[in-house]
Amino acid sequence: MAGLREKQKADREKRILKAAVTKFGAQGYRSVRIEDLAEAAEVSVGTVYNYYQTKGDILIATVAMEVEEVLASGAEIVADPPAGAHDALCELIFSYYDHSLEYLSKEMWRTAMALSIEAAATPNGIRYAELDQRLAAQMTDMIVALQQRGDVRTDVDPVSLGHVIFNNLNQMFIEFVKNDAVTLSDLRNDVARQMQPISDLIANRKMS
Amino acid sequence: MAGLREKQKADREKRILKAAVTKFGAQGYRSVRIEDLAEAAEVSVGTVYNYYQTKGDILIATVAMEVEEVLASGAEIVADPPAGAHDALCELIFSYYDHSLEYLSKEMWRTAMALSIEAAATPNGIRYAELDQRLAAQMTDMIVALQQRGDVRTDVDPVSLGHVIFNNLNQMFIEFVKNDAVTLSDLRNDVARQMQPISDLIANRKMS
DNA sequence: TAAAAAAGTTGAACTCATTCATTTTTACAG
DNA sequence: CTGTAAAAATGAATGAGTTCAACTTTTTTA
Repeated sequence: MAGLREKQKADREKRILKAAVTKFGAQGYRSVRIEDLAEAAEVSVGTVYNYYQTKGDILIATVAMEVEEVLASGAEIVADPPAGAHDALCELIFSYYDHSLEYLSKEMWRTAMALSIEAAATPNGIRYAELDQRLAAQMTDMIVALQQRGDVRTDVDPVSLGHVIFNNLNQMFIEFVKNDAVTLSDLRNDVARQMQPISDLIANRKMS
Repeated sequence: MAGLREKQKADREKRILKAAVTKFGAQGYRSVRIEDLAEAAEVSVGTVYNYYQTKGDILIATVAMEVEEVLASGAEIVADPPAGAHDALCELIFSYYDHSLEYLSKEMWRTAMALSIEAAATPNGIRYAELDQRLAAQMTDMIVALQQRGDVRTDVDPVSLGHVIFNNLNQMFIEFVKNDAVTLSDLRNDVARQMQPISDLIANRKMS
């Protein structure tokens, strides 16, 4: 199984990805040249392209790691959400937002999102889309959980609503990364305000 | 006012834009080189850059023309919407979608959207964002119109709701252009289904 | 263990978007 | 009409991502 060749391959790929995380974080995505990554990873330019199809590919790989973490932390919130539809939904949304800048700068997010649209049919574009699907599914899970607990009316379709809410939070996140002046706090406030009417509409009335 | 120089400038810009619409539509955005546009417009490469800052700039200019048309046709629908919240909202959304591929291919939309995220701070990124803002405002206008007519409950904030609905239709449009296999008809069906819970929640109850 | 095959690495060459010093064209003053 | 300043056009040069034919290393075969 693990012959010398396999070991070297795994090692080289790891070195390239590590170099990418380090250099992208330090200098920004655009100003890092493939040659720089190759040098830091002690391989040639051609070898970088042997492991990743494009420069964007390398970025998507780092984004995917981040989103996996976000999904894991979101699952914990779905398992035991705060009381009330609005607070529960916002808690989940905010957990996404708060994690978002841990490893990735806004510039990196912008590039990754642009790639996910422009190169949607490539392996990495597909990978990115799958991550989005899983985030939307997690929002649906949250709504189902709230319905079961009696916080949300049972006559709304959780799948449609989950997608609508995810699409909204995603679009709001795009606006956030598009503008360097907007803070995480601004984003939280905007989304909380925007979610209010939805929350009110889907909340179970306390009493007649 | 209209000296020779002004006339020539306007003429050259028009020629470049016309070459872009033609060539981008025929060959796709990526495979058209600036040199091709320059040749078709009978100017030099440097002159193209004298009129547009980047290749993406040229694309955004064509997108802006399209969106202006979409806004105009949307305004007619807001002025006299079909009966019922769901039908009225869907009619407006569908008018956007139906116009979308008139001048622009999916590939061109993908590139334009990617640019609007990646180069959000550039003049064209800002221009694109403004167009989005106007579309969202039009959705808010529609909700206000429906409230005034009694089709929609008056206790929901039309601005927040308008943005949520716009964000959703925009994200659904992104998914549409990302995948060449999805048809306009698929998109309409998906969005109609997705809007149903929202429509139900905001509709004025006919009677107690 | 030695030769042949397979897999992987390499970096110079290629393509394009973009820039900028030079040249050309237009406007305007005398 | 002529000279000069301003504006614009030009296209060769630059730089970065990407490709690919030749070269090495590893594995397999006998």
